[in-house]
Amino acid sequence: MSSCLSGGCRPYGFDLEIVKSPSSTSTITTHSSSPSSTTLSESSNSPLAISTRKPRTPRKRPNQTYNEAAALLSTAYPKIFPAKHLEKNTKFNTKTVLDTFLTCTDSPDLLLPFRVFDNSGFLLHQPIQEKPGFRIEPRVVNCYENPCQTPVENDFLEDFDAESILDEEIEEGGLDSIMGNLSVENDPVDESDAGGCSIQIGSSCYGFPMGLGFGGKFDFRFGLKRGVRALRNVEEGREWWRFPTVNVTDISPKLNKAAAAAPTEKKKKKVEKQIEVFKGIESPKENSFTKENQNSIAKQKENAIPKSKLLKLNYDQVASAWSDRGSPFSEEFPGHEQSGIDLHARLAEIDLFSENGGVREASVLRYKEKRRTRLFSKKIRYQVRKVNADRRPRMKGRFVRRPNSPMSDRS
DNA sequence: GACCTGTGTGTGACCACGTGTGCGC
DNA sequence: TGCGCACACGTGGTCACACACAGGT
Repeated sequence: MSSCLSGGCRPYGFDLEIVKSPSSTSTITTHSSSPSSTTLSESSNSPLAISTRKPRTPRKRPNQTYNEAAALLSTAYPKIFPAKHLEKNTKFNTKTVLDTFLTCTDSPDLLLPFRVFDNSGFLLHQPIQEKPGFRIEPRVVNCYENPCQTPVENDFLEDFDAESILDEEIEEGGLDSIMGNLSVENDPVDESDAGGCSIQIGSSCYGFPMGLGFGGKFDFRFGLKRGVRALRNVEEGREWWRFPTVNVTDISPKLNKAAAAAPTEKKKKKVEKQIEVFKGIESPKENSFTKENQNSIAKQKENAIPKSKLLKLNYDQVASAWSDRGSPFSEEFPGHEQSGIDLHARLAEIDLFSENGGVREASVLRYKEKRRTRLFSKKIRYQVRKVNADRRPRMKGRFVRRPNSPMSDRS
């Protein structure tokens, strides 16, 4: 008998299962690594059953992948990822990795070949080091904290989807097309002050604290280029990274306070519940951001969230500052009261060549529409295979041979 | 605070077989 | 260009396991 029994001569090994007696639950198998108990239940009633089933490969545990990666990293970069962490913490520890990364200031091994600015060291010596437990979490109050963010940008940040962006880039021919016309001239920031981690879109910016955790000495901009396609227009003779940036410390909320206010793990859930309450108050349907609404919302927020738990904000002041910009939480744009306006109709209304960023608005609309309609369900590449799989007989969720299959005669 | 126990959640593995793909002739 | 061959891939439902979390002691 050949070991090549079925399935295109796959390297099957013998898996002898000798069942002593039908009543006995003990099973002698040549593959002790198989933790599955289903082989026992699927065994025939014969006292001596020979299974040609391939032994189960050791299952990867949820953290096993991370552990393997960590082991690989410790091998490749022992200076950066010392093996002691692997020995002590078999479980993947984000904090440990982050700490290790943050404390490795003298290891340029992993730094990207981006331009290094002299004053970009602040990325490393920011309060993060004082508070290693700093966690990157979705921020609810970005709009209020960072006045340079438009509502759309905050929305964009809130659900950053790299895949969609890449799709957009493919479709539109450039990453900048997502956010419209990105003019360099409108934002004359001194390049020497470009302190690194900042993402700038249009006339505003992203204070992206995420970049703060990556060792600091590289310019972290996601390849975005203002007004010019990133990495594509090198032939223009312009150095693509030479676009003005804003020091992240100027545009980010005070990380000291944020880090100090960061909840402990045990209190995380409580804070998340409070955030839910916060979101519930800020319903997306509040398009008319009138002064009355602002005041009531501010009062509700004060009542809903203990002041000691979250950042203290002067909601009245912030709301009044936003009074002429429409609702920062609205999916719609000011002037559109209806929520179900057809995208194309709205796009048609936009003057693409207006000086107020018509292209940008259209791009944002396209992006939001795409984000709204994107599918998180499983993507079927081959429909015919799905049909076949649906037709295929199963036993406890596993495919089994068809009764009339030629292979079934051998067993 | 540490420990234990029960419950809920997320995810990899498993199976057969038709289809896709690459290669040689 | 067409054909045949061998192999890899993808498909869905279920199970088993690790882990997170809550509650009690």
